[in-house]
Amino acid sequence: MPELPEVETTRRGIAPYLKNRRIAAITIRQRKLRWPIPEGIEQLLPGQKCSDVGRRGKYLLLDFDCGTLLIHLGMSGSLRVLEQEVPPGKHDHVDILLDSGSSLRFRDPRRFGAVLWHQGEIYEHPLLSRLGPEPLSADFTFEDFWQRSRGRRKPVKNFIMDSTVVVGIGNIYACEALFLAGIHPNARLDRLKRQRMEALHHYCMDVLEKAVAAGGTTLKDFTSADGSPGYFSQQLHVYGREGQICGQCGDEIKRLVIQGRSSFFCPSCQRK
DNA sequence: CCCAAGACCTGGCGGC
DNA sequence: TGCCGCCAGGTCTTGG
Repeated sequence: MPELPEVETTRRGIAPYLKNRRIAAITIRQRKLRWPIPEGIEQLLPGQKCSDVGRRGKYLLLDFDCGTLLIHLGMSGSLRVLEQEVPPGKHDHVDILLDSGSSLRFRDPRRFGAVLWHQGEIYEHPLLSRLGPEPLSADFTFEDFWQRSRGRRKPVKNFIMDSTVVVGIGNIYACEALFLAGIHPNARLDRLKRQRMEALHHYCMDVLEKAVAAGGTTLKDFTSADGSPGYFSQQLHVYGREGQICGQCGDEIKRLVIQGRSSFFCPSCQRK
């Protein structure tokens, strides 16, 4: 489900309910996620106050004085704030009850997500320490983006989805950024000239900014923390549109599998 | 170092 | 209805 805009939408949705609230209780119904939920957090966390809700790439970071709760939504995860009791469904693996009476519910049918606990400097966590720059920050410079692309032969699409290059871009926004930049997803990285890479760098930021502003993309089941959908799906040019007509040129949108992932593109607007 | 493939899971859909 | 294969928003791990 979630790429950076969906995770950021979730962060903004849950933060007001969590910030400066203490945890009253934690219920864990299924520990087996991408990695097991650490033993003991249901004893450790109650009584602790959440000082902030941050994000690094697609990871949500719930700050406490004694450590950080790190949450990844994987492919199918979501977080909802419940202001009254709602019976848990089959895939509602964790509930975090707050002293306000609201609770935060983690649902994840495919269980590729993660809920982890880290004490100490969170950015030293092995999952975060090697991440590339945040695309919507000044750290995401073209020079760095360009330098890192040199000497690599893989398809350009893999490069922008590589979290050591830039964080937060998944399959949807990779397809969209490439469309906007006029670059074929299978173009070899080392054959792209500087000017075209500049366009790509620009549209990576542009598409994510606009998607965050729209509250993310709802395809099947993504909803914000209050249950409302994201509206960016209305602005998708190619993702999920195989066989439809390109709004820019009238040609037919195609699908191609690159590294096991569906890649949607317009063969006329996007060149190698 | 780079890269491709495999791994982890469940559910929905179309076809027969 | 049932079964089968394919598809899905991620990314770590392994092996060449």
